[in-house]
Amino acid sequence: MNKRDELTEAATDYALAHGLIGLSLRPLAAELGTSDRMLIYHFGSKDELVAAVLEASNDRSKAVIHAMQPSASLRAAVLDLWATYTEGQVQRCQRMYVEAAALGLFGREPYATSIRASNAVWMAAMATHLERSGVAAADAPRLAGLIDATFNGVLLDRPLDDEAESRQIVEDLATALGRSQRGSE
Amino acid sequence: MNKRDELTEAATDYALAHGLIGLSLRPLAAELGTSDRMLIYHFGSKDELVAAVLEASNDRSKAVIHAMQPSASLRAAVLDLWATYTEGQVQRCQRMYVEAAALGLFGREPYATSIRASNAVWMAAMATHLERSGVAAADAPRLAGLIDATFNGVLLDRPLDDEAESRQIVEDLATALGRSQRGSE
DNA sequence: TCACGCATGTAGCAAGTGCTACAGGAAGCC
DNA sequence: GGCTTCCTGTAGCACTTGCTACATGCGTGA
Repeated sequence: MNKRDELTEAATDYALAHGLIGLSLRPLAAELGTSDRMLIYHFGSKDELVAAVLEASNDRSKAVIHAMQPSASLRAAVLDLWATYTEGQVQRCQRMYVEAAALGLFGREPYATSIRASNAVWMAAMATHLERSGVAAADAPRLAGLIDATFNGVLLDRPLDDEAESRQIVEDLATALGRSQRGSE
Repeated sequence: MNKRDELTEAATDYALAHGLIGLSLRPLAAELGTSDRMLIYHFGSKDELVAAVLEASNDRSKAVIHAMQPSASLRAAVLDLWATYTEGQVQRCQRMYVEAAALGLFGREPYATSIRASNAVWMAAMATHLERSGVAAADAPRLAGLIDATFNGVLLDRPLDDEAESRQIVEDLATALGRSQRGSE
């Protein structure tokens, strides 16, 4: 494995654990057993390192969602997606996505560009799962957008609470979408 | 008006325009016609300044939502709330809320505490509007939670796009909730 | 008049930031 | 052996960060 790829994976672990917003090269390098000097050497700049980390994180969560079994209904799909979303590894990735999105709110690079790419990939993965669970292909992307937005919003609003309140919101969404789908058939 | 309050309002304007994440005292002070020295003097620390700014921003958006007229239905309420949410002044406040929430994701103070307070106030204001629009008092808080989460998620995922896609998601939510409500009566 | 407290300017500190200059070790090729 | 190329350690630069020490003007009350 390429040295740069090794560093990317290790740096991704570190960023997932410590957050993206205050990320700085020296503590990161120390934990990786190297120096800021080498990180710059291998990545060219901090921005490129961050972009690589975001891509790696996105790959990880995408792999998990692709491994899901189809769900029995739209309602079940929302709940299953939420279960996946809140599973430890994926949730850490999503938390980092939220940080990157916040950093990109004012268009700052490389965050704005990275989150665009991440979002497209992630939403496509969600849409695929919805289709495999019986949702019409025409509706899947729009529904994926709604579901993803709600999930991220829940993660944002309730960072440290226990899951009960979050779960309630997701169930309300699942119920509303389930009813709405049957009502429109 | 108290000097500290004056500074708080001006600092809030600055933070709304430039973002909260990279906020630093010297550029802020320069724009305010004072010095970092004086900001620390009046607020005690940067953290207290940030807390004051977040509270001021929250007060502003709360005032706007309280001034809304009741909506004709749940569906209309969602769309009206979205219209308010995306109105320039309020959207800037929400964008800052999202930044604060991201900063608080790992429990960092003063952000974690501030966003808890902001969120409680904002959700109560949304719930009140839903009630005034005919939603049962028992359902209003839960619905407010769902709607708020979705709005924030949309803001996060689509920071720089034109509004079409965002609008689509919100309409899907409004439709689903409207149908769901009628279906459950 | 004098003293006191509030407000403010100047200068600076210690720490941390991304990044670079320079030198050298190690490995492979001629 | 010499030469090049990849990698890495040491040291440092220029800059920014939140915050502080110190002195000074100001108005007010005794």
